[in-house]
Amino acid sequence: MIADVVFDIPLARSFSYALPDGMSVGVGQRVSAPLHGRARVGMVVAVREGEAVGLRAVERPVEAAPILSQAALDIGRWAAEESLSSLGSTLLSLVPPLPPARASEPIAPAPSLHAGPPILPELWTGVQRHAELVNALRETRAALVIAPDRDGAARWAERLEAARLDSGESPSARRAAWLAAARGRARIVVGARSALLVPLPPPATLVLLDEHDPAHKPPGAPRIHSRELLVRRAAIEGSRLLLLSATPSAESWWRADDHQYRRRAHGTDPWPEIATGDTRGILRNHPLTLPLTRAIEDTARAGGKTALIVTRRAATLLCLECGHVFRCPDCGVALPYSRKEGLLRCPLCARAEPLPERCPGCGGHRLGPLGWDAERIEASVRRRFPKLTVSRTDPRSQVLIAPPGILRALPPASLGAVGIVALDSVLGAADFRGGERAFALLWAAAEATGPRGRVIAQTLHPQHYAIEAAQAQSRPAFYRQEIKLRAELGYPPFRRLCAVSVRGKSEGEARALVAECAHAVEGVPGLIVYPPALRAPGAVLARWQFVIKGPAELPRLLAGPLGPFLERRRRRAGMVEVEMDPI
DNA sequence: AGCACGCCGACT
DNA sequence: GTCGGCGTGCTC
Repeated sequence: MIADVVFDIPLARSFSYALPDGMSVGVGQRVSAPLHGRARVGMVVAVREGEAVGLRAVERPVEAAPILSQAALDIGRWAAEESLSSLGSTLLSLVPPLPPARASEPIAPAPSLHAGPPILPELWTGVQRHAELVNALRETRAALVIAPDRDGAARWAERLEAARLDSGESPSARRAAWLAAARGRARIVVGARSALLVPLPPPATLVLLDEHDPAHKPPGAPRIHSRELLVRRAAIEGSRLLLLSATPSAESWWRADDHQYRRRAHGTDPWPEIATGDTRGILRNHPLTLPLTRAIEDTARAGGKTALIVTRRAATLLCLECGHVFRCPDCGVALPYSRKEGLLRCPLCARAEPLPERCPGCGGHRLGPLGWDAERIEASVRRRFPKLTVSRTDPRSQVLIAPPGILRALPPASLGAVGIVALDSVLGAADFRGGERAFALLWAAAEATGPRGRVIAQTLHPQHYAIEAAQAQSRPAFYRQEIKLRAELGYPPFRRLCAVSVRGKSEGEARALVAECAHAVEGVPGLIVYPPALRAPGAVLARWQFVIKGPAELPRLLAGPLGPFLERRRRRAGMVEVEMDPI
């Protein structure tokens, strides 16, 4: 017998080994086998009859039974193709930690392939969505809940009294939870991305929490959005899939419009007032506008807490007189600017312009970034409110300065006020998701304050459609506008993007290699290949990048031309990285 | 002649 | 990704 094994290496192909007499391994089982003269752990993807002439032998199985089903392997193969990654690196990032050597674990029954009739995924919004989820999971026989991060997994494991599969748990506990789920002994398991393929007895319910969260597609393997993998898994297994989000991604909202998902709104949230604070000419000297200052005072007087939400440093160029944002005329994205480089450079196309002296809108010449980080804000707030307790870490303080994630971690309606210090740093982010992120942040702030609280968004764009839709508590108003813009500019869900970046020891080397990559895809019909641009100028490692826009079958179109560059990264003193559907 | 380094192919 | 072969070129 011959076993075909894939390893965590950037090679598409599998390696064939002889199975010694008496050794029985199955598809979806990890084995140790010699590669390059050394024993390495890989995953069996096929077992077949055949003369094992000239093949080396599998050394040993590293676990007693398969941990992935044939269906899971098929999903892994699909995910690898979708993301232009190797099957081995994809699969081996979607399995539990290795057992300690010579451990004798109870043998889990080999998970089997189950197929039921396909059910439409459900997109759950509304303030009661979490309570409804707890209800729905009471009935279910087997459920997998995927959180965007470890903190979320920890909160939900506690709330659902479920076992954890994510890296916040010890390796042995993760393995135990995996095996228990496979044997139908753990009714509900909670994890992050590494748990996406855990076997479950049918009929299973799959849940994705905070569907819109970019943490569902972090850098690194598996290079696929958790949502896309679960949609695929649910379709193959016939599982019910619940996508939860107060503010879904525009992609998912559009799919619901398109009847690919079923939309369910669980409750209408009682809504707070969402006010704006005009930062024109203010943020240079103070981080807080008058409305936000008043909200802190009033809230403290009433015995409540205020959270000041700090997003990352603003890195786009704004006119401080009229609020004009410098955007690329071709791509529509706000332009990040580097004082050091002295240029406005579009991250998508290569368009670069010198820093303008004046605002083309109002002729004003007070241009600059808005950069208030958490430390500066804390110091400034302490000066302004010496009698209040102010902290970046202690949730009991009267003024809490924290990143947006804090809104999820606090109980709903637990805050008297939420101030978003610089909504423009979200709106003007150098990608096409600025509107979506701003809307999500405003909505999360409104949910965290509850109907009697106040949300103050500091911005130069009080009339932005994301703000007006949040004020009106209208998801349809936001998505109508957002989806229209995506269609006009050719962004997801209407077109797909792929980012190719090359890091090299010198700028010249990286440039030459990135040009080769771009040249390789230029002949493919139906694609827009943007010219390569230098990212992170002046960094130790030069990084050139270009973006490809294309149709739904983009990964299939790119596999041929880009394949050779992916298999031979370190050659030519450059590392080629390909990111499908970058977030 | 002897050795260090880096490029490049190969890995079952 | 990682290893080792082997060519180049430097040093003793």
